[in-house]
Amino acid sequence: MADPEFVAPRRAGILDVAARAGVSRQTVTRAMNDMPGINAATKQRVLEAARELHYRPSRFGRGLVTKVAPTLGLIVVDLTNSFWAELASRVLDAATRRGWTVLIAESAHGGVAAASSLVGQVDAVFGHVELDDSHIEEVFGSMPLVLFDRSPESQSRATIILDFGSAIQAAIEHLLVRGRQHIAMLDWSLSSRRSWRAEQFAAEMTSRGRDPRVLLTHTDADPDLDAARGAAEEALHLWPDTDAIVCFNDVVAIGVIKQLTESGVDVPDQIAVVGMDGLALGLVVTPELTTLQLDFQAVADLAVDLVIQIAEGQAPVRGPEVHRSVTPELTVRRST
Amino acid sequence: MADPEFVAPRRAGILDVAARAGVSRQTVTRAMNDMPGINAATKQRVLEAARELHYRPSRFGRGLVTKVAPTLGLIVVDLTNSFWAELASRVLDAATRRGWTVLIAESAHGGVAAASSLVGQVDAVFGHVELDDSHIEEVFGSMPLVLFDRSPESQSRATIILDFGSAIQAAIEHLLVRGRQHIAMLDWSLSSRRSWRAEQFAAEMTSRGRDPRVLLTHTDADPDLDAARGAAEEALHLWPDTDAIVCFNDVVAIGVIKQLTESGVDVPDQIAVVGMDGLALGLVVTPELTTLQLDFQAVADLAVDLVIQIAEGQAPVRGPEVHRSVTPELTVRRST
DNA sequence: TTGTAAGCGTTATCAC
DNA sequence: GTGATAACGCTTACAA
Repeated sequence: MADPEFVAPRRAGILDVAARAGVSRQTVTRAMNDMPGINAATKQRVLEAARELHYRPSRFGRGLVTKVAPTLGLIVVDLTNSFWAELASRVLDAATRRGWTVLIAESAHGGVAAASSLVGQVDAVFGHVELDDSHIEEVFGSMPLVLFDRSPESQSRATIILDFGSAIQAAIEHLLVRGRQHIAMLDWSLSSRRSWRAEQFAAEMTSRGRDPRVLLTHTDADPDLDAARGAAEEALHLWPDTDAIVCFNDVVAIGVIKQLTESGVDVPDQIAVVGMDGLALGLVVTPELTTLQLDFQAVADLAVDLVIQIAEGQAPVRGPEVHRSVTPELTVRRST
Repeated sequence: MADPEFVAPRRAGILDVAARAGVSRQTVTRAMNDMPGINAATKQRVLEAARELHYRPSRFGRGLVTKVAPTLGLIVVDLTNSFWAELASRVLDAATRRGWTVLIAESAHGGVAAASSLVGQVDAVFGHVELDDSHIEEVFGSMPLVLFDRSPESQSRATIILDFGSAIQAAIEHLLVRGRQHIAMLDWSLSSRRSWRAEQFAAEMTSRGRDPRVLLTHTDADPDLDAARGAAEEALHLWPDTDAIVCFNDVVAIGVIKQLTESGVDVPDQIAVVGMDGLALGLVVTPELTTLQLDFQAVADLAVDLVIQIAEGQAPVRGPEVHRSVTPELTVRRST
């Protein structure tokens, strides 16, 4: 048990290196940081001692005394989903340009634990948080926080709002003008409630005196291709005269196009398909996807600016001043 | 100039809060961290003082005295590219499961600067580094580092090698068996040299006594759909009798399929198409893509395990012991 | 060229 | 319930 080989597994510190090299710790610093004013031979000796001891400077000790880039925590659901990947890419870019670094957590894998592990590692947080307001306060406390795409009801904390309302109106108008008679929406939700997007769709349809057909699929994960194909089948069974389908997002839309095409239904001749989000994915499929294009760059810039302002105390943590709205626009391509 | 309002913009520290609340700094700690043994009224007073001063504990000071999760730096080229997004997702997952957090940098946006900014913020690095060996030493110094997908020549630092050799052989075999006569490869490279993948293709074709047709496109960014379409056109112009195309990766393959389909060439009847990497994207297109499937999960697990071992001094920083090879496998779908 | 001293902001220990 | 003191590991003065 008292094996002399098993001494303190504590990581070597600057003092250990100094002792081993027979110099002061200041000399070690000079050697490690390529600073001037050190004898080449001494430097070599120190570097060797450091290597032998597996010494690496502690980033905390160092961060305490030098100015280092602040860190933004970004919470996405799943990088495998193009939506989150595109958002993350833009946020990374926006943050980097402002001299911030980015720590990413995926809630799909880590869940709430992933989100809370960010706290204490970062200086501010932006992203998608599934918790309700009281839990948010509990987890994030005084952490500067900007929420992404929360329903406009909970407007306490700073939020980036995706306002699809006008784009949805434009899409419906576009479909009706081109003679589509029976428009259905394939909705998706992690809760059992309709999404905000579907609410907007239904409201607009109703206000035009049309039947607001909404098929809600409720799963515990983001929609994938196969699930979307099933939903498409179900919708056509429910409403066989459907000649246009508006989808919760682009991934669903692509699944729908695939299902229809393979069933021998022509898109767009027999059924038009509209997606939402404007992922690059929409250009991959045939026919290319008509979609409600979200400006990811704008979202990222807005969010990063906002969260930095809050972190620097130049903007309040909550209140209407810290709510930003982004408005997607209808982009017409071949699927309608 | 001497505006009295512009006092030290220095962030408030725990001592400032303590002074303002009229308590010791230890009491502030107790209040901030929800620790027991503090009067409820005192706690409120402290919390209020903290809020007024915009006080937030320094993560460095805290990291110095508490055990916090170590951080892995991940360098990807571009999260907008599904390849890197899928890899990042797996690495995030693998690292999180091992109690590490992940800091991501995109070299497409930040360049080398992005990579070097990681140093000093993290405890180890994994990812794609474009630099040559000597520059790597310069930038990363003693940082534990695992490189991703470097050509097997530079085997100094720890590396995850993607060995497409056998899968490429299998793909060629598969195409020939099905009667394809003239197989061409669309290669891609950021340097002016053929990729390692193309080398393998050419070698295998030559060893079978076939003409090794390789069209190299050289750009300064990852291939995108449009560029791939152009390359496809060029290849058919060069070798009109081509009846099978092997692509540098799935993105190129998808661009090729799109180009062929819109030109009225049937895939796979007239021309078969094979991709590499095995992205989820391959299931989106019609026909679904035959590809050389890389196991991203395995790559991530291998890489994270390896880099952690190195960081903990249980594996050497360089040498053949720290080279891991991953072998993709041919997945046949409808495009061949 | 090298060493000494001070301080960065926090939490843990132990006394009150 | 509260406060003093001692670390934590490092860098930046400044002195030798």
